[in-house]
Amino acid sequence: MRTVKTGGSNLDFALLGLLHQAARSGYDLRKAFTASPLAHFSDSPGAIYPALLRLRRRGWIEPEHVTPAGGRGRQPFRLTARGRRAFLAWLAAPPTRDEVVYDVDGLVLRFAFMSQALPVPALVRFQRAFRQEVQGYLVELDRFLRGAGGEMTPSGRLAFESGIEGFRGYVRWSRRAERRLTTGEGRSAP
Amino acid sequence: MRTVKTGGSNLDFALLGLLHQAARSGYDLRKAFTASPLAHFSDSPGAIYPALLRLRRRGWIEPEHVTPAGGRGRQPFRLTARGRRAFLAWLAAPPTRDEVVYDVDGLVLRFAFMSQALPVPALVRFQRAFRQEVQGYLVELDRFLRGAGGEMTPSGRLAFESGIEGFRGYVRWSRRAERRLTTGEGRSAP
DNA sequence: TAGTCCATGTAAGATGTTACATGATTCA
DNA sequence: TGAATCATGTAACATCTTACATGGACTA
Repeated sequence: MRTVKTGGSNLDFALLGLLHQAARSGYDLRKAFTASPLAHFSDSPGAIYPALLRLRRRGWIEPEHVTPAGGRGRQPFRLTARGRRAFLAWLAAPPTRDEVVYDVDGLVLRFAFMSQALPVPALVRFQRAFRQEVQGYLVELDRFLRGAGGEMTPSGRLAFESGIEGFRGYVRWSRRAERRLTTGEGRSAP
Repeated sequence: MRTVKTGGSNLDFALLGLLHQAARSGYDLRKAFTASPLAHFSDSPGAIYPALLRLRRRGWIEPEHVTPAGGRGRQPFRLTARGRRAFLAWLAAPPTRDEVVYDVDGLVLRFAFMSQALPVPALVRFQRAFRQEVQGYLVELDRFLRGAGGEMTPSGRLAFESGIEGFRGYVRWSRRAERRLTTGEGRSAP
């Protein structure tokens, strides 16, 4: 797993992001994951409960109520002050080239949670920096294609082009996102 | 890691794919990875050498020459007959919904290696099945958007749209791929 | 009270990351 | 011969997967 060192996996921050909205139990979180594209970042109990344990040990989340003695029932968690800080620090981190190359999904996840905690200008800044990095990487990819493109098999070349197209798509998306953020604000897709 | 049970990780098959072209040493493989988008599937010695060991233990690859006694030098590997069979089985596996959802990159990797081992009609079949699954998943995603789209924050919605756009991009790519495979055959991008 | 679902967890295994170790080769 | 770099690996650690375990609550 390409963990772009932020002090936690994408799953960790996805959980943090949901808990930032409202206190929830592990079961609730799991359901929220399963029923949404967040499932992409894992939705098995064997991943979520250990992740919650990690977050507790780090002091980023805590049980909402005093633990009911030898209780085994539903146990909602909420962010601690430190957890909130960690979440905000993650949100505010500028996108890097490494993240673009190895973990775009993580970047999109980050952006997904921004509206709940950061003002619009911060989101716009994110999109501009993101686009910058993606475009820089596209230059690399184009250079590679000009260099080694001749030796590729037909399907190899097509696969490579799929990657390029994907990143071009991110550039278009980013432009559209910035436009929507700065104008209509909450408008839906064209 | 979402390993869509095929009996090996994407890294394993990426290595197998390169060795299918020609015998190479771990060092060569690593260089090939580092210098290409295959790096996406990892390029650290700590991943590649253990992976080669696994492939050896499975009887999928073997040293090209008799091991030079207590040798520590360059050691090229080549596919065994079983390794070739495993590689072909992987290549020929039809794309599943699960792979589309959790491991598109693996599917593109698979397609990338197809030209070296399968005839064009097989590639066309792959693209059709792939498109079918992607379109099916797009229906799910659209349904989700209509259902939960109202409660999303602006950036949450944008992030979700990014996912949808990505898959639409795969559909377009797949159409173009099929066209190029069935007509011009080796033509470059428009 | 028996069965079913809710809810939390654990155990074993696979794979990847970072960082370091080590032996051979080459070249100044 | 000393330094760089080639080439292979290992150790410690983190995270995820699958599969199973467990206990409480609700309902027939």
